[in-house]
Amino acid sequence: MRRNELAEIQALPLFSGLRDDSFESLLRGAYVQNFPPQIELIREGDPADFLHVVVEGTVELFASWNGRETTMATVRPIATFILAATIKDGPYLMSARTVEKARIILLPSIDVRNIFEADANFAKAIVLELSQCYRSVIKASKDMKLRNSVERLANYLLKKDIENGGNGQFDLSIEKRRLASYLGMTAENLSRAIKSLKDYGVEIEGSKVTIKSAETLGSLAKPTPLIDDPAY
Amino acid sequence: MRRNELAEIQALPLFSGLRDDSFESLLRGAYVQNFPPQIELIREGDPADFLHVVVEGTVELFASWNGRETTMATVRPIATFILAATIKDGPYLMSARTVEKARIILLPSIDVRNIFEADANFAKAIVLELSQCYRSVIKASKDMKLRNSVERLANYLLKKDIENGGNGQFDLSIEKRRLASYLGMTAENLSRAIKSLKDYGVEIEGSKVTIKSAETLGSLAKPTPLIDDPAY
DNA sequence: CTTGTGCCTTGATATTTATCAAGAGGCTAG
DNA sequence: CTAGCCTCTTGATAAATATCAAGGCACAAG
Repeated sequence: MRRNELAEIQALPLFSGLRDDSFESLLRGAYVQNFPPQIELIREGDPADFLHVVVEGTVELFASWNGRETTMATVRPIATFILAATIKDGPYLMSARTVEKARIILLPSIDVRNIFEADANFAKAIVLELSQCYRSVIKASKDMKLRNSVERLANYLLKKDIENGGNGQFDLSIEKRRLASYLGMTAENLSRAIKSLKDYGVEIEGSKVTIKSAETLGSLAKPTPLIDDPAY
Repeated sequence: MRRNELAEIQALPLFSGLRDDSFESLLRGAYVQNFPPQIELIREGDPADFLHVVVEGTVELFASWNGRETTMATVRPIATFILAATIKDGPYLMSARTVEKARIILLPSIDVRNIFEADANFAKAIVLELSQCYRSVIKASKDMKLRNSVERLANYLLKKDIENGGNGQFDLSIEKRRLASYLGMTAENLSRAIKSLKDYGVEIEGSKVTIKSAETLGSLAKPTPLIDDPAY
């Protein structure tokens, strides 16, 4: 593991409160791996042997049923997945694959659980992390049940715009078919949804997004922190 | 608070590991309230002042946006809601109302957070509870994104059948319009979905459900523990 | 008993979303 | 440079789902 990676991991809220000896013993069993694109890292249903930390590249979490597949989330550095399965010692509920080549740190689940038992600080940090994760999924669920596909896209774009400085210009940084799946629609439907947002001042050329007026788009999107603010 | 209620609460996995002094100080600020049906208990966006414990009756969690509303969950005794907001000291992401008259214990969030800080056992129990909640919502999200409305209904019925002993006979125990909302469809659509399940041996008269052959229904529903097993 | 009231169902129709098929454009290996 | 591959788009059509309107049924209040 590289030194700066070590520092970055330790800086994560999840790990920053750990006792020194806890962090050390967590790292003792850890190892780093580099993966090419399109590699399946974990498969839903498998036992959660490792807590994964993405330190470079992009990982997609997805789920399958009856021949269908849907993107659940995209994980970018520095972030972990999937904590809940590790803690519960349960099977993964989602599969994961690399999108771009990725560098990932693997922390044996058994170590994570042991330190969770032994270090109250870690337990507290996990509580906060899980609360955050839980609330994110609730928000995603509300998004899916309360909005149609154009509204979901509109709110997605507004959120990404804010993430990128809010100047109305940013890069999509995700393939459209993956975005479509994430937003719960087909690629064809996303194409048409994008076209229909032209009336609201949205221009998407390739991966370059331009929002002429966040206010105009907002009149359609009607964003609310109770669905769209990741920090809420 | 009644004595048997006290015992039931203490028996919850969330509270059973607490130190005696922690449990005592948690109860010190607690109070019980009885609510008539159709009372709004909490409103999404409000600060999470209390952790709620349902000891009697039924509570519906729901969310609203832009004049639309959707049922997120139904809470029955003995169970808590909403833990994550309490811990994070964040706003509620869902509203709650009584369906039948309900008896609810209110634990001030500040006390919950204080004890969470002071009692490592409580922190651990919260981690397990939140993991469970998180995974439940992930499963609900997969259900919603991967299945159409008839498939969701079919799997819902199979799950409820198992909950009720798996003999193919049980009571719906939820109004159909509420069930429709929970399953992410309109009441009209649910009516038609029920009719279409007749071909698979499902009879619903009023609230009485009969599944002639779980296997036949399963051939449509294709249940998987990775979506449909609450314990997974 | 009867008269609401609320829930559920049904039919007709509209809207949303998916599917299928084809073609445009860009990227890359050879 | 070019062939092949992949993604994205577009059009046509089908399927799924929602909306609107009306009526039936059960239950509760008077």
